[in-house]
Amino acid sequence: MSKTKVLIVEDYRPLVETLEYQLKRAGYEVYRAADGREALNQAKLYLPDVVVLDVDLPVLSGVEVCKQLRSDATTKDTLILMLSALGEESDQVVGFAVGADDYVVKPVESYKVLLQRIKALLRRREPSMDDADAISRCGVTVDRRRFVATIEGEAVKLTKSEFRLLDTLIRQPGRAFDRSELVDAALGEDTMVLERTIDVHVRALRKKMNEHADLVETVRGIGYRFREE
Amino acid sequence: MSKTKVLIVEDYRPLVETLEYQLKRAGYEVYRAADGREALNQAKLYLPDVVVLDVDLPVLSGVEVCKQLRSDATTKDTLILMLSALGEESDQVVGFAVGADDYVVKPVESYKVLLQRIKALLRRREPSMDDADAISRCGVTVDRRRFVATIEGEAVKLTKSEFRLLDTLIRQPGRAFDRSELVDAALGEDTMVLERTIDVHVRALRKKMNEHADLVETVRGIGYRFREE
DNA sequence: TGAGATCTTCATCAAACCTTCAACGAAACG
DNA sequence: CGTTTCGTTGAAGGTTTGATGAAGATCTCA
Repeated sequence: MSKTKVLIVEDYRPLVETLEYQLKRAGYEVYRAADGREALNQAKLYLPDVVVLDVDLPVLSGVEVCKQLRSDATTKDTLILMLSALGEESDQVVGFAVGADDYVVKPVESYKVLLQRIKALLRRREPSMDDADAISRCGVTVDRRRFVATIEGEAVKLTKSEFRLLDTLIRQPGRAFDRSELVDAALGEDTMVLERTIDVHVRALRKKMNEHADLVETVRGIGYRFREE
Repeated sequence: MSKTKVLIVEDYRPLVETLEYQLKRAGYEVYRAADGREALNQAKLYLPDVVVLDVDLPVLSGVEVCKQLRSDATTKDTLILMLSALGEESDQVVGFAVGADDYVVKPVESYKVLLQRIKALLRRREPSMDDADAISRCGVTVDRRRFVATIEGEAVKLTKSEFRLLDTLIRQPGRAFDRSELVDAALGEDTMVLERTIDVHVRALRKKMNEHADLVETVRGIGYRFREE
C-alpha cells in the first residue's frame, strides 16, 4: 500500500514547516506549494489524497483553487481542508460552498487538532472497500476483517498478494480478469510490474489451495477467474 | 447479540420513510423522532447505538440535541451522524465542534452512501462488548474498571499503552488491525507517531505475557491481531 | 527538582515475500 | 505435424517487513 499524499498550500512558512514535519513523522508523503498556481500544478501532478488549503493565497485565492480542483475530473474527489483567518466567517460559508470537505480557523491553536481533522477526513473517505466483509464460495471463505482465508473450514495461510488476488477473483465468480486488472487489484494500482508476475502469484495460491486449486481457472489469452457455481 | 438500534431524527417524512425501510431491511431496529425534544426523550429511553440527526429541527435544533446527548452520561458515547441541508455548510463546522461523529449533506444523493456511513461508524466503535468492563479470552482477562490484566489468573503489570493495546486487540479476537488503527486506539487519535512505535509496544506486551506471547499474532503486511479461539 | 518509569525513534539483522528470468510443456492453428 | 503462442514451473536475486537491542526524550510522582 502506497503512502498517503498530502499537499500543503500555505505561504506562512512556520506553519508549513511544522505541519510538514509532523505529517512526515506520521508516515505521510508531503508536497508543498506557496501560491495558488503552484498548488494547482502540484495537485494535478501528484494527485494528493488531501489538500490543506489556505484561503488567503498569493496569485490565486484558495477559493479559486478549490473550485478548479473540483471542476477537474482528475482531482474532483480530492479531499480539501480549508484554512482561513479568524473573523472572516464568510470565508467559511464560501469555503464549503465551493466544495471544501472541512474547515479549520487560523491561527491553528493546536497542530494536533489539525492533524486529527486530516485523519478524520481520510477515514471518512474509506468506505470504498467496505462491501460484504466476508464472502464464501465453493467452500472457500475470504474474510477481509480477519485477513484470513479458509477452505472447507480450514485456515489457509496466504501472503498479502495471494490474499488480495483470491479476494478479487472470488468476489466475482465466473468473471474473467485480465492480468493488468489483477495487478491493479492485488498488487496496487501504482505498482509497475510485469503482468507475468500474476502468474507466479496464481501458482503460489493454487499450491496452497491443494486439491481445490482448480477453483482458480486459467482463461487462455485473457487471464484468470474463480470457478462459477 | 441484540439488534443495533438507530434513532432517526428528521422532520421531512419522505426521507424518514425511506431511511427507516432501508435500515430495517438491513436488520436494524429503528426509532424515530420528528423534533429535538422528542429526540432527546427517545434517545434516553432506548439508548440507540446511532442517532441520525437533522440539524434543522423544530423545537430544538440538532446542534442543541447533539450537545445535550454528549453531556449526559448515559448517551455521551452514542454515535451521532449529522444531516445538514446544502447551503448551510457552516453547520458542519458547528456539528463537529459539538461532537458529531460524522456528517452527511442533504439532499442525500444515495441511501447506500448513508447506510455505508452508518455501518462505518458502527465498525469504528465495533466491539459489541465494548461497554463490558471486563473481557476474557484464552486465559487472558482485561478489566477496564480496575485497569488490570491477568493471565491464567495471575495479574500482569502493564503500562497504559500496553494495556490499551491489549484491550483493543482482545475485544475483537481474530480481527486484524493495521498499525494506524492501533495507534489511534492505544496511543490516542491525536498523536502523530511513527506506526513502527506499535511494534515496540507489542514487543513489550508479548514479553510480559511470557509463554502466552503468541496470543498476539503478527499479520504480515497488515498489523496484529489477538488469536481467535 | 530529580529519579525512575514510560514512550519514541533508530539501526541492524533475519526471514518472508516479491519479482524476474529462462526453460519447459500444453493448447491452438495452419 | 510443425509452429507458434501462451501458461506453468523452479530457481535466483532483490526488496520489504517485523523483531530486537539500545539510546535519547518525555512523563510522572514523590
